[in-house]
Amino acid sequence: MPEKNIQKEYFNPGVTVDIAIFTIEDGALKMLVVNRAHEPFKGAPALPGGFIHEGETSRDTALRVLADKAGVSGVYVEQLFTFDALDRDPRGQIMSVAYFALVPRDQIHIHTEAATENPSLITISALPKLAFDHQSIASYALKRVQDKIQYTNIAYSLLPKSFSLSQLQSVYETVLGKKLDKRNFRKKFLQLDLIRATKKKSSGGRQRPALLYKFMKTMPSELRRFF
Amino acid sequence: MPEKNIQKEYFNPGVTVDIAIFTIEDGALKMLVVNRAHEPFKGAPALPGGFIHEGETSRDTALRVLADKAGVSGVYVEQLFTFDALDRDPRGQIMSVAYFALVPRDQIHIHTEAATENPSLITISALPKLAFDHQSIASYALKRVQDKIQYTNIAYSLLPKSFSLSQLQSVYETVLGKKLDKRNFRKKFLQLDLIRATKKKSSGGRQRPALLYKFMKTMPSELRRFF
DNA sequence: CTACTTAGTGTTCTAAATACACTATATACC
DNA sequence: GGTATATAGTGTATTTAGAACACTAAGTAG
Repeated sequence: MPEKNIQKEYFNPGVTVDIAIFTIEDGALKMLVVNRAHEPFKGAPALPGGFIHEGETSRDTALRVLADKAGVSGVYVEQLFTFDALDRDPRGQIMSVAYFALVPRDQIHIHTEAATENPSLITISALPKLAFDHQSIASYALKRVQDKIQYTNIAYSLLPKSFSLSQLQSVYETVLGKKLDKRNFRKKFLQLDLIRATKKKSSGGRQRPALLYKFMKTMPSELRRFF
Repeated sequence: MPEKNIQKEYFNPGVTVDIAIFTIEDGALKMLVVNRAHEPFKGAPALPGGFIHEGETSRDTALRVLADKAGVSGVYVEQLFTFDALDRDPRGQIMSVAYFALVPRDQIHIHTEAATENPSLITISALPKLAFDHQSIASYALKRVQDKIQYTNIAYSLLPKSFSLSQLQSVYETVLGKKLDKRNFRKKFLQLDLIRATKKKSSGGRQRPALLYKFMKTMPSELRRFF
């Protein structure tokens, strides 16, 4: 049994990280997709990703990709699953530690240095076929987000610091892909004791201003299932 | 960008698989623990595991370890999480794709070839400190099992093909670590339409025989939360 | 035939989920 | 200034699910 340089004495698969970056824009749930600049699948749409570097955890890699491709940091990032079917990458045995991220639309800034890959936001329901097994990663990620928004407070990561109850409900409706009853939503959410009313009201609209609320904790916390 | 032999052109971390193997024995939830035959952590208790081989998925590795160390196949196995803290292995940057398995006690056969590692079943509540970050893996696995038994049918994987409702309830109580009400348990479980009564009754005890039931599906299936 | 052990069975109460429609308050426009 | 319009905000009744709770039934052992 080896003590050092384990990677020279054993077979080591390649390890990449791919990340499904979700945001909400124009009332639709969207995912950030890039066009591959190189073979394999050159030109095809794919999830942003990259190889793990020495001295980097997979989460570090995910954060690096998030900064490079979406120009964003400090957002919600969670490990999803490790995909390692033997035929998933034509270059050989390369596994992908998949992550997903939730980002408010106004925090996404597509840098010029990423321009060759032309990152763009695509509505979930209009996703094209993606390179590798990224199709599976994307649907697994969607399912995870839909599950977790129902028993955690992660909705905070798709909203500005203060928001109206209507905005909050809209996040749920967009992620879950279904309409919810306004009165029941408010009743249920308020009794969870997750958000607190501020003293401000929305302004600028041409309708009645809404009371603004804030999440008390903007860290992930688990609850009983609530939707 | 490379086309072939990606693992020679990039840094690749080492990749191992570790597996938390659960079973129920004497009314207690137990986990299979080995004593490490080699450095690092020689002699220390650890989860069974091993490096991924060429041409093997992480699941293949998990199944191989399960066969080698527990002498078992065809049981419930699920990927848990990928642990890759940079300091988790003193040999260098080596990640672990963690799995867990659920096995009926009578299917576990500790082979002589595994004898040097002296595999043994340890009650969850009496687990010693484990090598590497296996402590974290073990508690994460326990939490996952406790969660999933509440909204899936995985209990089938800890029971013989036919079983009494009392045995079934005992599995839930053992995994969750708490007593459940007999009448409420039966009412709730039967209306889930997951199990069907057979025409047989238990025998051999010195008490009233129990009707035996079978799971209709012995494949994982997800349900609404039910406990 | 009696003691013992586990199997099996219903009802009541409480809490949560669902269905459902109108009034309030701002801006925009005439 | 008054009216149209758009979104905010609010309560009750019904249904469904969860929780609490105690006795009778059917075997074996002695």
